[in-house]
Amino acid sequence: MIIDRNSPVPQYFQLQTWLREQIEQGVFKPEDKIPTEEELVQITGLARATIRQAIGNLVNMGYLTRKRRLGTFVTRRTNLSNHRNIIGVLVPDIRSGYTPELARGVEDAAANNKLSTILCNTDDLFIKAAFHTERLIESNVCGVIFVPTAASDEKNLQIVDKFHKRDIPVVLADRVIPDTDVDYVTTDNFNGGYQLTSYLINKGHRKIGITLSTLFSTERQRYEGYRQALADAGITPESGWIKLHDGPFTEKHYQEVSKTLLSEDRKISAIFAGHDRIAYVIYSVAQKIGIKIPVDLSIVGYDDLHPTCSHLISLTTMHQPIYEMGQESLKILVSKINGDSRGLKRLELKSNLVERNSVVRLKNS
Amino acid sequence: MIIDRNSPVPQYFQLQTWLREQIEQGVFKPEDKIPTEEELVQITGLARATIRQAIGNLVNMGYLTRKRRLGTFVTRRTNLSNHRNIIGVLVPDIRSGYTPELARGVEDAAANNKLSTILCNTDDLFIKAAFHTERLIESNVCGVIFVPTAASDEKNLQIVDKFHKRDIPVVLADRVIPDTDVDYVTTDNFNGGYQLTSYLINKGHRKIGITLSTLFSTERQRYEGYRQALADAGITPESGWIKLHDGPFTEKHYQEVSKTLLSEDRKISAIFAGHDRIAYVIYSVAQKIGIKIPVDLSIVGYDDLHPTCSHLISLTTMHQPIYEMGQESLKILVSKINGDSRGLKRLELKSNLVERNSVVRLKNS
DNA sequence: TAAGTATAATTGTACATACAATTGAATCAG
DNA sequence: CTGATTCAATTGTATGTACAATTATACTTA
Repeated sequence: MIIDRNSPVPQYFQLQTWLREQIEQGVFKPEDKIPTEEELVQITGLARATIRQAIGNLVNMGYLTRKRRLGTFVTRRTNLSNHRNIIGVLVPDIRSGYTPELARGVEDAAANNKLSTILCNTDDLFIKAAFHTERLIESNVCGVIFVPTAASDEKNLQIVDKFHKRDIPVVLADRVIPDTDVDYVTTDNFNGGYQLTSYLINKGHRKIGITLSTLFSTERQRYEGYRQALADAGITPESGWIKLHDGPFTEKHYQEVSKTLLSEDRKISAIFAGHDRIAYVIYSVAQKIGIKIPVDLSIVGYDDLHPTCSHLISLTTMHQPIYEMGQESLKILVSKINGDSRGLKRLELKSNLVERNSVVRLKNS
Repeated sequence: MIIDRNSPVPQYFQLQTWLREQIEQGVFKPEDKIPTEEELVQITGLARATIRQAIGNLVNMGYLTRKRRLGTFVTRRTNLSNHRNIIGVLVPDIRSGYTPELARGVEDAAANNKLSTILCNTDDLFIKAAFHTERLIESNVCGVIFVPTAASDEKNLQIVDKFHKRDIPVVLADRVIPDTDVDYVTTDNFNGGYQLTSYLINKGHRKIGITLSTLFSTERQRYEGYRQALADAGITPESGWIKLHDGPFTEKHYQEVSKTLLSEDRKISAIFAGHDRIAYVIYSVAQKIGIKIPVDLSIVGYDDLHPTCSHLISLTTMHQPIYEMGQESLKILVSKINGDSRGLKRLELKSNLVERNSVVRLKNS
């Protein structure tokens, strides 16, 4: 019997489900005529209105087509092009830093899952992220990968909530929003900062400068790692070594910082740059001033941007698995899109130090 | 009276039309509650089943949302995303060369036109381009910006035709497909090659090497410019100076080329690299061998990739307005989407030589 | 043969009725 | 004040009936 009248599931829905299964299993093939409404009344014992309700839904869903006088037929292609297959990717700026690598990781994994990616640049601004958020929702994306902006955690959470209200899952990439239950994929920035600093200490450096932005969870964690490593080595950092700021990355800012760090009677022998692009600026300023790296000054970066780091300036840096980060973010997103909601999905990938030629060993200082 | 019972148009449809008009004219605003089914029975005199049919259709069409016990409400956005507002962007690899800059130019201009961009990486392979083409068509994009692949013109044209068959306009960016009527935005590569070569000649260089790939229209044109400049200066290039190949860019290949060019008893005093990334490879190989740039060897590139060129290795190169190229491509695409088909739309942007510190003046050789 | 016409099958429209399920809000109990 | 319970409004499900509209097919007529 097709219909169970004692079941709590509506009878029209039982019929609808049964019909859909027949179609999907090929019992009713494309172009086939299904039983007439009157016949289905005979078969199921339901009223014709109920039959019509079931069929009407399937017509709306694209499974069936009604033809007056002729009957109801299985639609040729089960073309449900409204089936959502686009995700949004909100990144700071596709031109800079690790973003291209991240975007490519996401895109490759997305293509494997038959998803397309809409790319949006936030320039680390809340307002742009909010703008793109509206557009992505309008475009009916089925999921979002979001690199939080330079705005407050609260603001970034607003963005996430806008998607969540529409039942659009979100995965954060690289940066996280602390003390919330938003899923993310990031790397072990604290360990990375710790390792890089320890590396410099092992090379005999004790006066180690650092400069980065406090706006981003990643850089803050690297800074924490730096402090811990110094503390564990019994070194108390002087305030002059540390140049934090609460703005986004600009070349101009770090040029100023570099001049200060490199001029102040050169108290420091090494600099930990918050990320590679900062290191580049320091590098170029040092070049202009005539400070030679690594002979006169040691420097380490963070990211390992290709090909500049590896081929041109030979920077010792912390390699982040950015491409993998993109891929893993997407995998988690897909599992959420598919309704797998078993607890939080968070991932912290391992970075590894790449030793090149920007750090010199100091003689026992 | 809302319903005309003598009209041949079904009464549920009259009600449906009336409700839709109220919504579209803002009488019922988003989030508003419309009259309950019972109230509509009173208002219209129709049976509740008929009311439900009208409402049910509007729910299916996205205008209304039913909430049990609460009533029926106007959907937040009357947008069913059938209005196509997504374009596709087919680029070689978002990670490399000028691609990020191009993508950003497209994206910014697209956002201004309320369009979203789906990004696809072809890796310069026809097969990947074809794969993404199918997906973009499925995603119902309303236009495409396409950087032709390393495949033959014929193959690239196949890609374009696939879109054109679906009435999806295409604009080529950077590279062109010669002898066809596909619109494009590119730069004056011939002039650029001519200028760069002339620049080297003016600096006293006569034995000028060149290496690039012949797969791409841009690089071929630069090569033509190079030959013309040499010819105009009365210089006949020797075969040993010229290292063309018909494969895509790989570091490995150009490392080999560099070794050859830099070893062969150093016949040449300057190298014209087909683009900046090639210049980087030559740079790094030269560094390893101990050849100093520009003292021992002059080198020019093409693209002016930021920030490496400008800050780190100080490469004299041809600056291409890549960002603008992205923007202009999109503008043309938009005009085509809007049905403006007044003739061909082609644009050749001007490049300009950026003189830095990778070329030395030779004493009268 | 060609054009018009009747027929019957099937979906389309319309109405009246009844009870179920859900849930915001009011009420009550502790 | 908090938590449980009840109430009532509204949509959801289901049935039975009736007639309309459409149209492939067969039949009729000029």
